[in-house]
Amino acid sequence: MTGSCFAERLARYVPLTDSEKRALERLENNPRDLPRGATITRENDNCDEMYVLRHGWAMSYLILDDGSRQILRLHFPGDMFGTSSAAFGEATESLVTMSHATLCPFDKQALRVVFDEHPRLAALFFIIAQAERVSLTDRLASLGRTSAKARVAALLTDMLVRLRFLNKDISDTIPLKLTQEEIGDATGLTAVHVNRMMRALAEDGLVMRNNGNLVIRDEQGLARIANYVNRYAELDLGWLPAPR
Amino acid sequence: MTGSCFAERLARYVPLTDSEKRALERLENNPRDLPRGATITRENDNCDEMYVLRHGWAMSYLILDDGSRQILRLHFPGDMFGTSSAAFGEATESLVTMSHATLCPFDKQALRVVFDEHPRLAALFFIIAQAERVSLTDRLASLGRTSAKARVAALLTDMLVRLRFLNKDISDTIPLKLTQEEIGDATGLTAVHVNRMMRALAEDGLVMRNNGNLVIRDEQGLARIANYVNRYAELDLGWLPAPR
DNA sequence: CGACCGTTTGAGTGCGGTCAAAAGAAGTGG
DNA sequence: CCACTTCTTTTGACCGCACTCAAACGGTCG
Repeated sequence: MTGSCFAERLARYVPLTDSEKRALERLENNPRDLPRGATITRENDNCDEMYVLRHGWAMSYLILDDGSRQILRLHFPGDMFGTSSAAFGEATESLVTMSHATLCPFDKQALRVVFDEHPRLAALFFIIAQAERVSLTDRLASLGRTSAKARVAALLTDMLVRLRFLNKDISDTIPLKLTQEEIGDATGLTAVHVNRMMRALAEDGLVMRNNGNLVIRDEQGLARIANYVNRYAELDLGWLPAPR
Repeated sequence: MTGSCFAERLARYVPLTDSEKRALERLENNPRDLPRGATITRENDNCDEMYVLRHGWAMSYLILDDGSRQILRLHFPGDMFGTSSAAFGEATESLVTMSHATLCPFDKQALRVVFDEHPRLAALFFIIAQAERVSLTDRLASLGRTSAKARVAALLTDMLVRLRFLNKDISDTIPLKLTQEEIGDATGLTAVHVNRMMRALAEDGLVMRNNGNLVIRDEQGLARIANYVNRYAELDLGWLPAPR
């Protein structure tokens, strides 16, 4: 037990040294409990913090001038988020919990220590940033070039793949904590149309609803119509610096 | 003269030490000249390289199963691109030149040296990655939640802002090296509809075509209808480690 | 029990796509 | 330099996917 959710995540890629573990634990020595729907940061607020999510779900989003919302990413346990604070003094996105959640804020000074003293962790942070960038480019293609049905399918597939990565016990059933309105805001659709697409996916035998849970009945099929590429499979860590 | 296009870019944020300059120059000691339209990398090809663009324009894109294309980002001189190689062994996107171009490939081993010996540069790389991530989230909101006209306006505004950042002489006129088909592939529209939107923007007095160049006649107005947020203005570098 | 929120369904509309054709621009080779 | 091909832009007519508006239904919480 490392006591650090984030260290556990990273340890799945490379065995960490004690010194590295201690450095990561320092990012999580200030956990905070929040109820569902709590605002963590609002866009444009001054913000020097980033977060590691220990329990629960969160999401980041943008509100446009006309009041519409674009959900940027869902955050699950072990995720580091709010990382744009590393580059900007003001939050570039709003962060909110989607369930009761425990999160660990840490400030940029803590990040400085990691970069200064732990080059291998720094490289891992960079790798994670690149993986998230790729995830965003995949979603860009999804919104820009695929149908409503495909976009919903892509969101659901991505949730399944990511949640299963965190919990190997998950096979085909995931909690669907999102309202259809939120699915719409993530996929660039209206809630009404999301409802129709969910029904269509169910009629195609791809998914099934089961009191609050979503059952993916045909993962291959869902991934296929979603144009989904599973990139979580493996990262290339061959170039990492020696640990300290 | 540092001899490194990328070092010049970074030096605009922080004065670099000689040692840092030398490390960056090593990333560019293998320049390659390519004609317009040359493929640099194809999606799914094995790839251990990243690139610094010294002259010319390039772009990255994805091709979907149905053959449609999503352009992910335009790359201008001084940009580092193809960075997803840092995380993956296979290219996650295709890269192609949009003009005669000089680019400098470097491999992951070179990146390892930077992370190992130059924590401040590593932190800068991380900051740049975050800034690009934010740029992608802005585009996600653009594709997901704004009209065709707004998307085209956002692309044009972003090009103006980025090109002016590279060349202070640019005020309102930029070369438009993109075909309308390419603008469509970047914004998730068809070439035909891009044509209509360009005409609409011209009729609104926002832009003007001038033998291959685009004149932005009302930058404020264009940015407003685009829902454009200029985030290039300033990065927060307060937390950077000490240089080496 | 009512108030509220989310889901579901229907009817009608419109934005952006599709198809088609012509005109213009830019290479390419003789 | 011209003839030819190919690419790009432009315009028109029509279509359909996803949006809008509206109403009913169901679950949940005070």
